[in-house]
Amino acid sequence: VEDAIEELGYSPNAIARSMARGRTHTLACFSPNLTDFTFANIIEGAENEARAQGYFLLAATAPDRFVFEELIQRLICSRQTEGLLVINPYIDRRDQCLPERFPTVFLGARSRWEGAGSVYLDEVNAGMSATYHLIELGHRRIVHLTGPYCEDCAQDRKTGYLAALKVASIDQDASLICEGDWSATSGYQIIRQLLARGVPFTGIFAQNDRMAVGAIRALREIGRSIPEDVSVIGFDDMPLASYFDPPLTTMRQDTFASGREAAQLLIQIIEHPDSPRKHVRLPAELVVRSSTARAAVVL
Amino acid sequence: VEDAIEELGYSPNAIARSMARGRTHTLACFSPNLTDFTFANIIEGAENEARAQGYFLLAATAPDRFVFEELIQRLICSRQTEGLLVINPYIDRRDQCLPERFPTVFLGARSRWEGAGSVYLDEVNAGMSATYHLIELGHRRIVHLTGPYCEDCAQDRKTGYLAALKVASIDQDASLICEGDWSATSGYQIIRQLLARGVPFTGIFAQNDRMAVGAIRALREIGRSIPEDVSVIGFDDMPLASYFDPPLTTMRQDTFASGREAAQLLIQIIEHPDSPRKHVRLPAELVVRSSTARAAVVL
DNA sequence: GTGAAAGCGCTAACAA
DNA sequence: TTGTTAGCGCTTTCAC
Repeated sequence: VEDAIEELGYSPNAIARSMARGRTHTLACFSPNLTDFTFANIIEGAENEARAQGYFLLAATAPDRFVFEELIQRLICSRQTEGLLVINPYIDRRDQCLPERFPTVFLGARSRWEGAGSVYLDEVNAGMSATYHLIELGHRRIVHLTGPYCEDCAQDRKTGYLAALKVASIDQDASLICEGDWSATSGYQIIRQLLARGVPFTGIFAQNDRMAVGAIRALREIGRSIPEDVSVIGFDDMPLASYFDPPLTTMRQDTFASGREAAQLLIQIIEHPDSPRKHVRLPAELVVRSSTARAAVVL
Repeated sequence: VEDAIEELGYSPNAIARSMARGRTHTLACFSPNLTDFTFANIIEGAENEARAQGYFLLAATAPDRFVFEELIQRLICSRQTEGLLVINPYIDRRDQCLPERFPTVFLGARSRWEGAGSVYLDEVNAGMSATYHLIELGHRRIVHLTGPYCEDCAQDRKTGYLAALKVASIDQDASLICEGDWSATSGYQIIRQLLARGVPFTGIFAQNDRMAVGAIRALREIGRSIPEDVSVIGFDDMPLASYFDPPLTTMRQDTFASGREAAQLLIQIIEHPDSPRKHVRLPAELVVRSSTARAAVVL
């Protein structure tokens, strides 16, 4: 018999097996896109963990709620997939399309719903650490470049920023807090406007590295030196963050690890549906490079 | 009846349907990793096209041939998947693990096998264009930083580099051709060594942007200016290439489009098994920014 | 046209 | 232990 298997190159049909057992061993991950390093790294981490445990990962881009809903319909309701990983579940209120009682884990935001587990960064503390780093260097007028307010992490990092100011008894100034869209261009344009309006500042805390890089360009264009005139701290520690000029000080987050963690949690929920939905909070780490330095003047 | 469907929230079971019809409408994509922008963008393009045509895309990382083979076994031989996209099929001879007569499309290299279609960049011409750009600016001693020789594109770009030199009647110098591993670090170290050994050159053509960025760092460290002392051209036009200092001159490739194209081809093969295996060659485009300039001296 | 039945390739529960 | 069979939820064919 064994011989015949070899001879004929027989391999069991996975679909028939899935049908008979009612298990597909397939996970899905819905992400706003697959190219942002943060997302790609989460997905890679999740895929590695999934495969190590005998599952496959189906990655799909859900740029908006409409696509998200269609994906749910085609993948989840048709029972093609046993569990779902959702990156950034609260943008465009896509979480409301989720079916009840389906194994789900959120990434990038703490789940507000008891049915889903979640893996997320300790955003508030990260925001505080970044801001505090600047404060300790003597900066008091610190621009805060945020992501879109519809994203939880943007709100939370801002909360951390405000908390750090408060601890240091620095009055917050609404004109220093600006909403970007994560792109380098948005960082560039916002800082250009601030400069044009003559708003004084010596530090910038950008909620991601791309906006930080854009900010640096705007500063350079009018002859400001980094970090001599203005200190800039980013967020993520994206690849090549250390190869920009100057090398970027930033808050590092281990997105690969969060992907693994999330997949592990999801599989746990699938295999033991009654197990509690865990909420894993991961720390960010300050990486000091050369884009931040002691303030030359105190504004 | 329709009402009942609504009432009970019925949705047909995709697995049972797959079983009955013998079609899973699922494609797989095996990539060395999911985080390199080039790969991620291909996958995103493929996923978009696939979904537009009613298929799903299962992305998996195959860092080595062993994992690749396991993936084939679990995904292809078990008929869970109807078609396969392979990024960089010729590294570690993984192409030899491929089953015969299974719908397959290669990405990143022209297929040498009649059974598979392929979508690839016109590497030789791209290599020529990059080199020629430097030659036109008056450079004659041009360092060539290649990717690992086991990858087709590294070989082909080098062929283009040599061809351009030949056209310009510049003797090739083996000491100027160095094999890197795509990382910024490798670019940095190679240029550092060249500089330490006193090898003269005024131009660098790096086969990707990351190595170009590493090279620039090494040059800067010993006080060389870019592009005044040395011109550097990269490859890929990765995100933020224009935000490095100086903004990178590079060869742009549209990897998203190649992903779409490949998925389209693959679906064509699945739905019409007798259709010819096409081989689509895409052009690269020179993007001139500020890391290249006219040579000050001719060596 | 509409409705019943066979079968997709396995697994699991049963009987021998 | 080993061999047989019912059944997973659809699609398709065939008879009505």
